[in-house]
Amino acid sequence: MIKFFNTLSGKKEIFKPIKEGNVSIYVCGMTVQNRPHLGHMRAYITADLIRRVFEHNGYTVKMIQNFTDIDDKIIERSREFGMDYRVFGEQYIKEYIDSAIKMNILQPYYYPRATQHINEIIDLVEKLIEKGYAYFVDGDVYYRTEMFKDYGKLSGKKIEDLRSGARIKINPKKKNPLDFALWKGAKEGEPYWYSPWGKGRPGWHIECSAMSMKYLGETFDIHAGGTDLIFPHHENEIAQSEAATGKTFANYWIHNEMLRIKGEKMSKSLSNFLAVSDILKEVSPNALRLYYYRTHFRSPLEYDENSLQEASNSFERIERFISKNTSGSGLDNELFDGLMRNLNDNFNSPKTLGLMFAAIKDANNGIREKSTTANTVKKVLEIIGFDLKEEKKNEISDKIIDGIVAIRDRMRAEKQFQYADMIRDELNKLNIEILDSKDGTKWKIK
RNA sequence: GGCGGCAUAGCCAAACGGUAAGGCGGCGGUCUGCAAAACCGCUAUUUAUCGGUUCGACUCCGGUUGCCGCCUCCA
Repeated sequence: MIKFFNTLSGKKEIFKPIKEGNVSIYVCGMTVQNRPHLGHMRAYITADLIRRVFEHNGYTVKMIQNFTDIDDKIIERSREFGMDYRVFGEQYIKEYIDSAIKMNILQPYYYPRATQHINEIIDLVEKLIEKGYAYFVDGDVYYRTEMFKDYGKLSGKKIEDLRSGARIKINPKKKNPLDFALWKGAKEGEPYWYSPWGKGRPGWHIECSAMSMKYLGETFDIHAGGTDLIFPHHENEIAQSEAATGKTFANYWIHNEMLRIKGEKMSKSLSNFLAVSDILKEVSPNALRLYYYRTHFRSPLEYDENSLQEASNSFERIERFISKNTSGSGLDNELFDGLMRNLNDNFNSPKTLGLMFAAIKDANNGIREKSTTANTVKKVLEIIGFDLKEEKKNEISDKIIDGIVAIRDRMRAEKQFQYADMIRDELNKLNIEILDSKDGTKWKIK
């Protein structure tokens, strides 16, 4: 049984799939107008965790994650760089996928792109016009928000409240300031596609409706993304999709909270972001994943420089415990079930990690059996996306180092500490760390 | 101005009606030729604040203060 918080109801609910044993998930992907940053990665790690928990529970997961590769800002920024908007967006798509693979994120069933679904988008807009939910004005097509009686059901907003909000800019083409563009006529020099309304491009929101329904059906199980998308993006997706089909769009909505930096949301527009691919040069993918998992996805996560290092230290502790104690294949089933139960309950990764560390301490104290604990911890970590494969070793250089270490041990035995320490220092310069202990000397690459 | 969320030790962070997990850091210790690493122990009489409900509240209700998100492109 999996339960989690559904934004639509505002409550934790027990998940019931549309089709037994299957779950369809649409993850709102990036608008590729800038580099993928730590905030984006939080959303996709959250989605990856959710997907992995479902898979572990025996579900067949069909996950779709889009790239929105056409919008006003992409056009604007690609011009600034003097690049074709396609080439411009492509670099960020590549950067995202590279980082996702490094992060051991399971790849979605498909990564659809807005520009490859223009026909589906046009069909959807036409359907909305036919039904009277959309109107054409001077090259643009707008959605008539007041016609959709459930408008605001996801975000908890009321049309009257929104209207009084001082921040809505007046666009004279709109019949109501809350109406939003489904299709935008192209201005001189902008990219365009032919449509019944002339040359233009899709508005923001419509691409997600078109792509999710194409691959997952008119009603699907879960729609995920960041809280910043709840309004207007997801609200508008619901309005468009449900107006067009007369059916519920997504049964469950999962939103991750924002990553903050210095008390503000990390975002492209505030240009206070740290690119994921840069961070991955500093810390390992496992450490970064642990960093995210330490905080529940529904809580804001405040970034500071120390916290990544903390996560890294913390992960090393687990790693050491595992590499020292894993043996055989026996599991501690009670521990395993306890850890997984917390993941099935709103994907509570911090609680799971806490229990894991407590178990490690118990094992070190002899209260709990070491090898089954280590095997269990390792198994759970792998289920939730950590990559614990042994590093490939270079046999010859390993043997050389082993030989040098053996010579040093001999010198220590003969109390020639001066030379033994010299060897330790020299190896240290090569980033090889000597670990003396009762059970003999070990070494590792720092 | 409207809507929503959050406030737990030096820092990060669980628990959400049954008497405060865990991590990082710090301090003390075991081990060691020394050091490092590792491991162990200690580190919140108390959950922003005031009041209420209850046998019992970090957990529920109301007020106050502070912070954040959305209402404009955003994961």
